Amino acid sequence: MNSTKTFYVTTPIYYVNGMPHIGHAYTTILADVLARYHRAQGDDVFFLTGVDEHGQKIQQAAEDAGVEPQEQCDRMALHFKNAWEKLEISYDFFMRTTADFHKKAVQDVLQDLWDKGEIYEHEYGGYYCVGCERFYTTKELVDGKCPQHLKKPEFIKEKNYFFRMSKYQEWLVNYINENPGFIQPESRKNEVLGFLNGALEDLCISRPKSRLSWGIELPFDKDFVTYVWFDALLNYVTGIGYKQDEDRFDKWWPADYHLIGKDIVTTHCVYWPTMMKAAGIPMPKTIFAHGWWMVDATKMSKSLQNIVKPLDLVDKYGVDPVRYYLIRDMVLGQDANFSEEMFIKRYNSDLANDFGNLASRIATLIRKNFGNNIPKGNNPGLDEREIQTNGEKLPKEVQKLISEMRLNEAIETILSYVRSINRYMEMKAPWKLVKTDHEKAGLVLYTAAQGFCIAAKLLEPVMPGKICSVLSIFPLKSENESWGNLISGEELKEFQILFPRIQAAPDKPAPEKNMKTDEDSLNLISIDEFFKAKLITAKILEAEKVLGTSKLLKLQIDTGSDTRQIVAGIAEYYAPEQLIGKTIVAVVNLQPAVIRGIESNGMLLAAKKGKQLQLITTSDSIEPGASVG
RNA sequence: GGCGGAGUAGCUCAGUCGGUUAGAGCAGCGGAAUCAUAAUCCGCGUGUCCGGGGUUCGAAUCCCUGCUCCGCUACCA
Repeated sequence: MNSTKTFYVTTPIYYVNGMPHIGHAYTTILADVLARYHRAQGDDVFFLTGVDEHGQKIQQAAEDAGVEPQEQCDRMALHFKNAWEKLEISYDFFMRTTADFHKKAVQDVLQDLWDKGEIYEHEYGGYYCVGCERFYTTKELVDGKCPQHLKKPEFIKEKNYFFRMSKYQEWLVNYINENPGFIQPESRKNEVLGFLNGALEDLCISRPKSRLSWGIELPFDKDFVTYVWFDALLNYVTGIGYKQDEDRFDKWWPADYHLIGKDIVTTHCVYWPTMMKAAGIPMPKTIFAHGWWMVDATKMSKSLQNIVKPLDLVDKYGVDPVRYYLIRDMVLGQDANFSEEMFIKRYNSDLANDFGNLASRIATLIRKNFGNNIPKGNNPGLDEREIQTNGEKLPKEVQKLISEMRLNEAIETILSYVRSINRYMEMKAPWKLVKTDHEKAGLVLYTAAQGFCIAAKLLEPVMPGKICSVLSIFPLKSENESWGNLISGEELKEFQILFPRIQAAPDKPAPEKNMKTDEDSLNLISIDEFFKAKLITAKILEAEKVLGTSKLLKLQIDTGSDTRQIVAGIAEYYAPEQLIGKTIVAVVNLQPAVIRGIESNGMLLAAKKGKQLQLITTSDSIEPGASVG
């Protein structure tokens, strides 16, 4: 309420030569979570994201699609906007580098730099590969040929414009050293300093139109367009009014966070700061590079498209749990592993069991015993006070962790409070207490409900949709997370299960684990039941070991009607090469399973006793796809 | 090759300006309870803190060295 702070956060603007993927989504969700936290704290927030639309690849993509570049960009921009809508991204402005105001502002900056002598013209000769559409240094050439196309590049002379980046090298090194928080995490800072150990060269910031026309024209030479990075980086300032509305710009700048992926550290930590320095723009507070989501460490063969795509989980399980998982399971700065299995574990234990179920039990108890009216919270005892005190401390703790970019720990802290409420419930057992001391039971439920609301409120930036809907059933005085804002005597609206447990775990390998359970029970089955399993002969086409496992082989089998992949735990008994060509018996209508990140669509049959295992094969040759039974 | 980061319980990670029996969550095992989404709660960890040296009264934490993984960078002149 008092002095409103401003908070300006950016994502990179994404290059529109491809569809939105997990990398784009993650950075954007991260920015969104930060933006929402700061809004909830009462800060004045500006959240900028968008797309980068100029350059060679865009022009090429448009040509391939047979449309004008602008149309190609319009289409792609829409894909990104739609994706962000689906992911509940609350950006304040969606930047497009083809917007007139941006082009004009970029030209203004270029003109200034030109006038100040920060940009100069230079003609040089170089080896240019038409296939790659780029110059190579002599060192890069292999036998005088382009390493990509193995063709001899042409030596051409070309004029271009260069930004005097090199003259800021020393300044930049000092700046980075004097401002330890400027580049985070520290490992990236060191990386940049390492890069700056070598001589920094001037940056070519133009492209002749004869080669590339899709870009922002240089104001001082209409035969050239601006190099796409130079154009793109400036979005961080043009998007908030630079060279258009200085008041607006001054309000937001310098940015609190430029969030980036670790792949674009150099552009953001070298090009961009020197550009700003030359243009007289103050430095942003922090450039933060996060790691990557590794999807299935064991890379699958490209022919198969059965990889679980992270964004597919949104369709399957909803946005909020996916946002929760992404924020909870990545330690910022490090890489993280993505798998549906880990997602489901996280979802079930945190969201369904701890958080959702707590709401459910509170709601049911209030409904059954208090006619759906929030009971009174009078005369709190020691235990109640403890829940209250911890609940009152929680927002500060969370805020601190977030300011340190330890979002995973912030979430864990909130969840640990939720667990403490579950413990409190267990200790007080209001379902029993209600029979002997109705008022005390009411106090317990009030305390639990109020604590729950505080925790929920703090999770809202991560799961805006779900939290909004669960909080809306509680009668609350205010939007903040203060103790006592839950109103006694008012109605608790109808509760609906928030996060239904996900039952089917994607990977249920455990083929041998069942051995100790009652396998010898004499259950007889009907012949119909037997034929539920569709058994056929199949031919093994390919076999390879699953890396990092001792027992697993990945097989491609011909079932007569299709070629499919199965994972079999037989590596200790068969080498991959001795399997190829064998005709085996397989169950082909099993539910698919993901085992060690690899999808398995079926199961082969083998006989096993003790340490022996033999595949079930056919004695004579028979076509793949023959029925077995 | 150089620089940097990482290597802690089955899994994901805390902890490290040296100091009590090294922690959390998840998974697993045993039990209690039954308001709740077969959810919850309680109890259970003989971990070579990557290996080897060293400094120290004392090291996961500092130094040296080796190994593995990752990143950046440079490349067999």
